Amino acid sequence: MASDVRGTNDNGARTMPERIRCRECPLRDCTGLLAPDEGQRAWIEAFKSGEARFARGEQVLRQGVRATRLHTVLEGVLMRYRLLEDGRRQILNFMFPGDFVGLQSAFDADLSHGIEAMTDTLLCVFPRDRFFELALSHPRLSFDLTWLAAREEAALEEHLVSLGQRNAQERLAYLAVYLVGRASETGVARDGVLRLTVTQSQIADMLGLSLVHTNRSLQALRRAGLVDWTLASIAVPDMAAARHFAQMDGDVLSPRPYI
Amino acid sequence: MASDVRGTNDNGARTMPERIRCRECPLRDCTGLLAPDEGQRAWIEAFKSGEARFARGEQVLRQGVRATRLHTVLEGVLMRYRLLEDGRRQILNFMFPGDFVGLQSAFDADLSHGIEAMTDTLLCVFPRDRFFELALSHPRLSFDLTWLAAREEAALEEHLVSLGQRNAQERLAYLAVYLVGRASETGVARDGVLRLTVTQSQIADMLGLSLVHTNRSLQALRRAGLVDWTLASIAVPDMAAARHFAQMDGDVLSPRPYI
DNA sequence: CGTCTTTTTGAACGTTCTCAAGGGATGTGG
DNA sequence: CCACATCCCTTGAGAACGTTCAAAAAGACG
Repeated sequence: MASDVRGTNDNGARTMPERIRCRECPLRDCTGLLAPDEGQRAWIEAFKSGEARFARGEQVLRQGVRATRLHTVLEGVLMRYRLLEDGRRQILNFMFPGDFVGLQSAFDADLSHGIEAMTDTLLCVFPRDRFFELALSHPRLSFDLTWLAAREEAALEEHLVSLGQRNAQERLAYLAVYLVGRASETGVARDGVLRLTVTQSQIADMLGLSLVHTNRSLQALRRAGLVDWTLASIAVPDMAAARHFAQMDGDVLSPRPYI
Repeated sequence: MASDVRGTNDNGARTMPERIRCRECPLRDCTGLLAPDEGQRAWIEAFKSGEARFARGEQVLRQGVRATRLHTVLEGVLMRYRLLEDGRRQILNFMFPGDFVGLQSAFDADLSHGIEAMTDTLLCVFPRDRFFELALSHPRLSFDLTWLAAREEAALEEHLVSLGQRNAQERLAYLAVYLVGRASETGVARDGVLRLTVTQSQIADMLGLSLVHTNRSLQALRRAGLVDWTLASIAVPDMAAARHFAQMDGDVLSPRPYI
């Protein structure tokens, strides 16, 4: 069931020998994304240092180390998480194609969170030490980065509302709607169905619930016909109903720029 | 007790007739902040449209409306919150001097959150419609804005960890440490004591707890000697102990730029 | 086919919530 | 100056939601 997204690669990050030209970027004609113009593209291409592939389950960046690379997601889905000393894990957010990974690592000494690939993933790689240069020489790209940061902020706020104010079932419905919505922007999901392998343990760690309670609440949502979430896919048959159940207000999405 | 921070102003936002020159900005020699250089200051001064004062409890920006102004906090403390349709409220974060308020409103159609003054407050006002111009013509300022956005993101992530993984007492200890820490950066707090009026109801709405449980947990922390939080002040006698209790890892603060 | 991962179920326990009521401080108007 | 209103904190008690421990069933993978 889950094998469709599970990779067969051996371990470790690999910078690919070949190099995708930005004009052939897989993101270029994604409806939810706003492609850079000709001139920007040239500069991005110069900034880019290559690509990297990761298999499902691999660590892209490890919490606590200093990152030397920044990334844009070209294909696949990743998650950012934070570990506490006693082993508790909080999943902070999920990253989809077009997302810029590592804005914080561009500034911070070392990473306060780790990043793990949830599917086989293709990333565009930029050298961290040229980020400053990019931002200062290309105001428009810097502006877009700020835009993306503001969006990420908005998403985190929404998660915060979930954990603070919503009960288990509402949180699950919220997360399902969020994930299917984000995936739809980039064509990864269709008709309210997202084929993505997420374990209930991961869901629990995102929503601050125990595994057992996550399981029971998921069953309740399934019986209610609101969300059908299995290991390999997330289905939200009636988006409006699910949104209403989770008390989600209008959250209209505008096309995201990317770098 | 609480009167020291309660304002006597009449209601509503007021753009002041007088205008603080940026070289006399109250933020300019704040140790936790990184003042802009000469050239930047001139541009910021041109960008600035005036100041505004708000009294404790006043709404600076209302959720759901389109904002026309951006702000930098010059004096005082504010909070950002999000209301659900059924009246539940989630406080998202607190803003201290130097913070840029309204990055999201620079992009979004209308505000997904409201902003309320927690003390009498002095804000620097910028016109929203010139933000684009600022960002594009001054890469360095735009870069600083991105930096601030990354920091805000990091703070929200930490809050998320709290709500997801920490129990009531840990959350309270975390929040106390966070607030005292943030206030110390800008000289608002000293010796682990912050004079700031926060009701237990506000604490509850920030931490996703009921008012009653917040009260009881606060008493437990007081008895344990970890945090002494009253209506008018927050005291953390032993920062290291409180941080350890709340499972907070090293979170070194670097000076923040501001605009 | 055997092993590993993930989901499912049962049952007891605990944290946190809700409802309800009382108490203290502060402010206002008669 | 007192009566009253308001706001915030405090306390009690029962109920609900969610957790933990334990074990078994189901599914995925080689």
